[in-house]
Amino acid sequence: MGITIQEASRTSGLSAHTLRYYERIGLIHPVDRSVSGHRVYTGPDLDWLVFLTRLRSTGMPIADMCRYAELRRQGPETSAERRRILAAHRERVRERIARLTEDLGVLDMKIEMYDTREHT
Amino acid sequence: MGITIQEASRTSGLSAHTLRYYERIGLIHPVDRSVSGHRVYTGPDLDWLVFLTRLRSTGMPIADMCRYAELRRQGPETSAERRRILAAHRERVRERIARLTEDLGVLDMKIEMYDTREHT
DNA sequence: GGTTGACTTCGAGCGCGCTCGAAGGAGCAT
DNA sequence: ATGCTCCTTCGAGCGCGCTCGAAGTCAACC
Repeated sequence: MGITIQEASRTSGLSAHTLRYYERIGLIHPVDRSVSGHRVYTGPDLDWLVFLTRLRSTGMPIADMCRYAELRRQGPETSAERRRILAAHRERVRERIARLTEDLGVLDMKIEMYDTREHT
Repeated sequence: MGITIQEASRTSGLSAHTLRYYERIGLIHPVDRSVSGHRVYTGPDLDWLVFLTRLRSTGMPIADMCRYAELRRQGPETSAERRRILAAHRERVRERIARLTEDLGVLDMKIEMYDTREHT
């Protein structure tokens, strides 16, 4: 019941070093330990890691993720605040996508110019 | 004919420090100087800066931009290679957008869970 | 002539997010 | 018992992309 840090690393895509780092900075709560002091990751731990990597890959700063993690530990009465954080982040992601899409268009044009030999 | 570094900074959105840094690392060719040794930016310089900021905002590493800049300085015979670089970068931008869009969907779902109080 | 202010070069420093290595402990195989 | 492997903590280091500050030059204005 529960997996080692190496297995958690494989399934989450984060290095063991990074998993310990995340725990150290409070991004994940102190993970259970085996009798020998080794970390034991459970299903909910992995779910949380997956969600964290989503937030990271969408560019949420570690500090914001820590804030969110802390609120989560404080219980259900912080859910409105957590929702607010996610909604604000969602807005930033939307803007990011819009910006990237626009830049992609420019890139397309530039490449087209190379194809028609009109480039500088 | 030509503008100062402060004006170039305003129009490009890059700080004067950053403009000098870009020149230092070869991202922009040595800019013309006035009699007193001050940088004088011209139209083509600004166009190039605008394009560079597009590449940056789409996440191209500085090193790749330097490579592209160097090829550009080498003349028209490098245009095939430059096209290749841009096309490869475009592909990465497309993947980035796809990934962000997917993550956005997950974010939407998560926020919806907060709204229906089914969240954990 | 003196002051102001924008410019110059150069090298050091910073913030972020890891990433790594040293030093040591526990469990298992031979 | 001797390795071997995987884990532990701790603190230092790194790569990227700037960012800043010191010290000096020069032009323009009062």
